Amino acid sequence: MKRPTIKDVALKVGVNPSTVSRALKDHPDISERIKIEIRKAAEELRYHPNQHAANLRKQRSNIIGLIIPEISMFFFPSVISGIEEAIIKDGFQLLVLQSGNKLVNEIRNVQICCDQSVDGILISLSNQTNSFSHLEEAAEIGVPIVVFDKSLSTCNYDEILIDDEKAAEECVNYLISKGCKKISGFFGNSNLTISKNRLQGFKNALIKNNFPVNEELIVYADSIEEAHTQTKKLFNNDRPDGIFAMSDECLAGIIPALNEMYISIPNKCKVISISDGTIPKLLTPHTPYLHHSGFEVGRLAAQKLIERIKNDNEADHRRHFIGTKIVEN
Amino acid sequence: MKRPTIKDVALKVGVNPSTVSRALKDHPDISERIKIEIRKAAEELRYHPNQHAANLRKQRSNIIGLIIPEISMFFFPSVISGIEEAIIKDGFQLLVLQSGNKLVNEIRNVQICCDQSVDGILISLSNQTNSFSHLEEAAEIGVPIVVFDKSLSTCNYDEILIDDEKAAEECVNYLISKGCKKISGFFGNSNLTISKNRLQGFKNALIKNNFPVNEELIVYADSIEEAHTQTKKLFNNDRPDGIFAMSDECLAGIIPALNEMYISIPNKCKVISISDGTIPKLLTPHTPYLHHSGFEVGRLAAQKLIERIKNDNEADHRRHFIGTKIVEN
DNA sequence: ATCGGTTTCACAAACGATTGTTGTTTATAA
DNA sequence: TTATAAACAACAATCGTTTGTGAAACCGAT
Repeated sequence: MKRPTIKDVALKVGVNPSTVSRALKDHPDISERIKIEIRKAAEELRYHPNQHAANLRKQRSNIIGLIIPEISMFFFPSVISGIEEAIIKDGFQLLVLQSGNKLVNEIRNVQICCDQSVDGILISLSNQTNSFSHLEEAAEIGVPIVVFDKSLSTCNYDEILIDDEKAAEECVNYLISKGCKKISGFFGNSNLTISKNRLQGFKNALIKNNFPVNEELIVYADSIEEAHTQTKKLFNNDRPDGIFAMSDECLAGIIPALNEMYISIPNKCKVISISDGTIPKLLTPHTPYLHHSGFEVGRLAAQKLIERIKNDNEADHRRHFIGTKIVEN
Repeated sequence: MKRPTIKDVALKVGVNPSTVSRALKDHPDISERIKIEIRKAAEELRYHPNQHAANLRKQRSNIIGLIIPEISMFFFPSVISGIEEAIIKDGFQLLVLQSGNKLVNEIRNVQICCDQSVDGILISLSNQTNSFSHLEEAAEIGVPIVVFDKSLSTCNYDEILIDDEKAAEECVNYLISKGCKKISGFFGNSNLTISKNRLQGFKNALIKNNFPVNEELIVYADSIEEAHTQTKKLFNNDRPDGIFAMSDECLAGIIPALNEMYISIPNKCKVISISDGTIPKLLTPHTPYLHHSGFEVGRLAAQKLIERIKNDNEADHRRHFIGTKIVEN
């Protein structure tokens, strides 16, 4: 019933617990004969080291804290897959903490990470976050931090991002190249740099192409529902012939709304989004997208974090951009 | 730089560590005067108890292990949200472990749960799993286990499920009531009880309504892509006028395939699925579904698990069914 | 036989918290 | 004034590992 400890193994073999510990780690100090005996005994007793004891002693946990707004269906599931891929071979586990886009929860989650002595933190910021002060505490005690996807311009840690400005610009250029004359842009929460940068890119493209920047055509939508209603509202007043959606959430609101209004895509209105491709392929009709792989973001972020963990958090903080490209369906 | 320990706090106030420990837990043995002093010192030093030490001493971790096939976009994200909702108030954390539908990984994950001394395990089985032997080991050392959604008939632990057979039957009855004469069914991996039971319900409905059970119309599809190609293949031979999709994965393959073949939904072919509603609302056109809330499953599973944790894993194992109902869009 | 040098293992001190027990002070009643 | 209880806090053991240190035992070489 009770779980066997290292002492049980030691007792069974008739050696000291320290010998068991070393034997199971294949330490050269222990003779092969004893090692075999110990391994056999451990096997028989089904002994597995108590991680808490080991962690306490070793002052590390092999756990990485992941703090994200929420595991909705968009983007983050694939990010998590990417992270898992990267950490599995180094034996790290993932503690998933959702902030629900609330700063208080994010703060609490950082605290939880500290309490659990995580070896590193991967974080994508909430809508409400506008400083990194709550991460300072973790940083002070030497916990490596990597910020991905949703960050702030004041970020002082490693970042894994796409070049949001350029990405948005490319999308708009695509629409223009397809003959769009009146282009609308849908953006997420205006608080995040991700939105700001994509908006900037959106405007840049318009300006560079001598298009007017019409504020009426710039829409903020934080959820599918909002994107849906905003689309309908938009088409009551203006009638854009091109829409740039900065996220899957936006797209998932826009496309059904257009369908419901019988606005033919792409004949009457062309749509392009930044996405990893799953949602565009689900929606009808399929629309082109600037491919942004959540998996890759997760993998890279975790990789950077592990580098830091292994190198005692040394090296300068850097901003890493991952590649993107437009995919026509 | 280094994290403060309980000793640092004790030293600062000039008391014994044990007094600090009790004071911070509001133990009645400690005078209010000292408590205030200690709380202030703890605050100033930004002291937070080391969880590993506490866990080691208390022989529990406040961590719940969640083992699932994979955090794809379907179903599990909302399950996780439900779990979080249920566990947050009791201060549990969630260790998310994906099996990737591989039994070996599932076994490894159970092992990880044991190593981490999780207080309980929530598990949804992989495609390959056909016994509970790997959970025995965890069960033996007293770890409460709750199985949800994907289980086996031989399950000996608490289960949170919907009445799959009845649910499928209801769906088919719905199609029949709408005038369908030739009904096809799409199912996931045939290994899982969830598929078997839903298939059984599917057949039951046909038989009870004096419809022939045509094996040609029974399709197994484990992914969106497979559902997609199978749909096209199906319509090359037979032309069902009704489709029952047992999952979002199936549905997400079926609807686009029908659209691509210009088979009008619901005029030429009616479709119904078992779903939590997100995907049906995303797809065009919207199709009715038997509502099966992932959130509710997660919440209930976690709730049952916590009950067990608190009651030392006593009480008999039970199978819990959660309610469903058909939603027309 | 004695002496360095290996092997090979035991011993014991951590890691940081929790908690049963003990001891001291203070207050209250006899 | 003394006995007795209550309040308070210190002491010390403990959780299960890991790891630095030291000590047998054994080797071959002198």
